[in-house]
Amino acid sequence: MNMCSYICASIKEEMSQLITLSVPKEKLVKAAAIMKLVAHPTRLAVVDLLGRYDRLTVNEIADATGCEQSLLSHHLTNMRLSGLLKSEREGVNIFYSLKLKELSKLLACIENCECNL
Amino acid sequence: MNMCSYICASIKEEMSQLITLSVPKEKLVKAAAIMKLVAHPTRLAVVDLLGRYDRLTVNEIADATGCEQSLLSHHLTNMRLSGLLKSEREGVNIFYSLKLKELSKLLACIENCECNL
DNA sequence: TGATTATATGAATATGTGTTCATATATTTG
DNA sequence: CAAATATATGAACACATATTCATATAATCA
Repeated sequence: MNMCSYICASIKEEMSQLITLSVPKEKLVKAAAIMKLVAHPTRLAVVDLLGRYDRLTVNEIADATGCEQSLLSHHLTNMRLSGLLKSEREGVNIFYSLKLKELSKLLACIENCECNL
Repeated sequence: MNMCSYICASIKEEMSQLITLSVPKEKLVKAAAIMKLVAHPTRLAVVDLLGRYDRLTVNEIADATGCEQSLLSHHLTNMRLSGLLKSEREGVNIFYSLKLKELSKLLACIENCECNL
């Protein structure tokens, strides 16, 4: 390695150091995980509904989304276990609601972005 | 089915008709597809970088993200083929950039939501 | 032209996800 | 208590996705 290539490498290294993420990696991991959870038509629908109706029973969500009960239940269970939703029993019904209210903002945002696709 | 159950069913039906999606289903499908594409730490990083640096070579992105070249190339190719990115060769380098500028807004939005997690 | 650098591609594999189906549980009501 | 309703659960399967590795291509330069 001669002097020139040494200097060039050095410059290159400095240059590339300028290009950095604006967000720590762990945050990207977290964000990606949340997006992944929501990145499904039925689950987006759930977020949409619960963002507007505060709380709904499984049946109501099933009706509104047209999703079969068992499948919907799986979706809801996943979303609950990963902290997106919470549920409370009331008699024979179980009401679901958003644990992270911000999620509906996310939907609105995507809505927005998506217009310009 | 007696009169009462008929009336009840009817009321129930009317009630449940009030609960509807605010967005047509196809739109949810589209939105979910976009989110799915971005819902990965490396790909979020790519969106972040290209939102701020306008255009970058594969190597620059690889350095900044710490992602191995072949794997990154796969990610970039996917994102390009699905319309999120575009690429242009310039000599030995290939520059990638956001085709959907709105994507970086999406990232900001998630950032926001994510704070309150 | 041959070496080097930047990038892409394809096969193989591991792992994850969505869906279905059958069945279980909990609550209410007659 | 038996029946009906609302919801959950678990196994099985199909399918998609992420990753790795080896190799290909394309451009540049000596």
